[in-house]
Amino acid sequence: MNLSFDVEEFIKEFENSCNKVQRKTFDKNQVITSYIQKRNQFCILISGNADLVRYDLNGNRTIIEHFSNNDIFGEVFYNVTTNNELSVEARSKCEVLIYSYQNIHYKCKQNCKFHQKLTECLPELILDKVTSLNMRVELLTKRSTRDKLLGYFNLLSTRTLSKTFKLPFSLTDLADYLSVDRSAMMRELKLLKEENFIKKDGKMITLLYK
Amino acid sequence: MNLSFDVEEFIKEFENSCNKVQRKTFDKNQVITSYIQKRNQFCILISGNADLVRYDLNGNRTIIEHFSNNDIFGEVFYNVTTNNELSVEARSKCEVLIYSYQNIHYKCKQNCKFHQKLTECLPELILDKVTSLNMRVELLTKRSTRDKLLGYFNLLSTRTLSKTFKLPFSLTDLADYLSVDRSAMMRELKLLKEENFIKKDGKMITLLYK
DNA sequence: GATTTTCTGTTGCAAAAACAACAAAATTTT
DNA sequence: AAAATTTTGTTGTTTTTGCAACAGAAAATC
Repeated sequence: MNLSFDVEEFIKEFENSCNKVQRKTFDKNQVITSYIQKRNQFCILISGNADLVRYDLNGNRTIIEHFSNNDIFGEVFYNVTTNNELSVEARSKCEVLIYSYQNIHYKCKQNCKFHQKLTECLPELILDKVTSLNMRVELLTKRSTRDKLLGYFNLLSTRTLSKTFKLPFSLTDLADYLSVDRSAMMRELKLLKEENFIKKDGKMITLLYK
Repeated sequence: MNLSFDVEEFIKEFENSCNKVQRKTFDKNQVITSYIQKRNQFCILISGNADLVRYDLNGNRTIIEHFSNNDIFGEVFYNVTTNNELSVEARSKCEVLIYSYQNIHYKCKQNCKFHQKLTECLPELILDKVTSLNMRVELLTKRSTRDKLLGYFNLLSTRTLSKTFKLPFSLTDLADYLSVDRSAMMRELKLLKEENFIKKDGKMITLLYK
């Protein structure tokens, strides 16, 4: 995502002057935050990869969203009504900025540039999130596992401007992301290979159609 | 959705002074807009009901989103990459405000209150959209038709603060919204009734558990 | 660099969902 | 108020997906 601000510059700025923001580091597999809809937490992922996951009563894990550089997340985007716990888990070492959403609108004591800039960029950041969620809905509403796979591959192909691209997930995680059973997905992948829709070498996928 | 502005007041205002906004009325079943990612259209539904729908190559119709009063929509929220056409169809008579997203940020000649207020409310409006999209993803990632139905019923129950509520859809549309086959959904509804999870009378549903 | 853990690939079988088709009910149009 | 259209409810059959289980490959940990 091409943000119109330089996060590094921000960090230098706020560490000296801003009292409204926390900067935290998380190790791989640590839980960054759980959504409990009390704190109105709003976060920006500065580096690393993380997933918003849900475990349901049947033991299914679902990757609701996948976050990378400059993605935003937090319970402020959720009306938590479900019984299932939602939590954001670090997939690699992560650096995260954590705010309270309310505080974003109030200037901090020092009226730091960090806050000014953030207020300015916020609509754009949130708009990006809407776009990416719409894409997610588009994908999840596909009726078959095959259509979900091809839809996702198309997305990656469009993003990378190439017929060949690398999956940002393990296949296990991909199944949890597309919300399908892993073995069924593997079967479908095999068929897609056999029918010459795709070529697959590890996590490298090549689209062979159109 | 509880907006912090009064749309009626706005309309009076802008009709006299604002040259950046179009106000249009649509009859039932008319196409309000199609997403073609050229015009950066941004719309607010003032009255009526409308759906964002997709028709895929297999003839399946999917209701991607359902809009009612004060909901926002438009191609600006989409990176249209799919082959499938997306269009917003009026379910009843609709009044719609149509902008170009860029124009929202520039003050119009008269610097009308309308634009001022909109700029002010925009982050809140978009945030609402994120929340509702997250709910949608939550629903669509449920693995079974039963869980989707119960998840959706829970949502409506929470919204109306009541165990009894009216479906805002026909059952045909509900199936398209949950992205499942209608007859399979009907079968599941029947089972839910037989197993005393719900009571159903036309579009009125009552939850019998918890 | 050996060991443990996770991931990939596969399969038979069970369960769920989709497809297809139709009649009855309800709604809309004329 | 009659006719046409859409929606609801139902069911048999086919297809797809999920479940369970396991072996080999790869990756992570010690």
